[in-house]
Amino acid sequence: MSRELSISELVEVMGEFTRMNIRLPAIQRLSFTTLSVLHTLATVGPQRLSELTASEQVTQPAVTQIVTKLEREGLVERRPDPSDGRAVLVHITADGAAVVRGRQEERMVRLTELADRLTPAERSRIQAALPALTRLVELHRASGEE
Amino acid sequence: MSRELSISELVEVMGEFTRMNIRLPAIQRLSFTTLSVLHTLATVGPQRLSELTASEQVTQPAVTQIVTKLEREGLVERRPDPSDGRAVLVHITADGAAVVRGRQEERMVRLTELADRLTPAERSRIQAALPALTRLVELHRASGEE
DNA sequence: GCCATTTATCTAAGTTTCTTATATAGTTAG
DNA sequence: CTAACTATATAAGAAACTTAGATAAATGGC
Repeated sequence: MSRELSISELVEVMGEFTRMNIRLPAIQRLSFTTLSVLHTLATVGPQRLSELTASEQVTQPAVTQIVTKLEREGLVERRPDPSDGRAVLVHITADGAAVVRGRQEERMVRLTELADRLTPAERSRIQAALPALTRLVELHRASGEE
Repeated sequence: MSRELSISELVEVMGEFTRMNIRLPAIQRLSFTTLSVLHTLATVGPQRLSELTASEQVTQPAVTQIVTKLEREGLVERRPDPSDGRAVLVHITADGAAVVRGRQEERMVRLTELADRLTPAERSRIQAALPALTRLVELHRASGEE
């Protein structure tokens, strides 16, 4: 029943974090979805277009366009899938990985400034909750796959 | 120095939450920004277009278009600002508020399912971190205002 | 009190980022 | 080996932005 946890408060905070995060990509000249594709490739490795279509929840032609754009900018590469002649494996390049790292660092700088203004007790409580929050995200991903 | 808190882990989790949240608005026929405007009006009350422009971080003409669209659908109303003849105050309607509530509830249902699969200890730790996370969001908003 | 400047919003036109519909080519099953 | 399916691409149009510029109300010297 989730009695120990106020879901409405969690939804509220998650929503605010989303709104806080969503406007940062504008700094780079890449859209949210484009950056999300890049992030996926950086963290889970080379993917087919069809896999990206599923995980990013946009249409397949949209992914084709995003990958084409990223390829023009040298951030990803299309390589044939040796196991399937129809398929394409999208690989992130060194430049692409650098973009992802750069964004992650921007956010860390920003969040560090903010976290420094919390009390030590507040920081500890967030730290203590991180494994559980990570599990929550994993449960979400797992349930979205099948 | 935020020594008690791993910022990189927090950035990671926040990013995943963002990706998890961002694809839900697709259910409704309203874009992320449009829903964000509606959410702002629901939580902070009537706002000028210029105030919305600042908080949503899109250009002013974009806000004009969003408000026009929301007005056509009966989710907000434009009213003159009694204190300034140039300005417009955007008010959310009952229908608009219902859309915001509906989305909030969708997310609660979804998150409740996921949270039920955590252990009681995990739920407690998230609960214990909520005030600190809320403070973090408030610090962010405060620093973005001046 | 009047004019120049600033502020709040709107309009127009173009760009980016998606969508739906359809084509093409490789794979698989009977 | 062909019919059905799957993976990606292409084309055309819709949606959600952008920049540039117009309009109208407010403000601040003078």
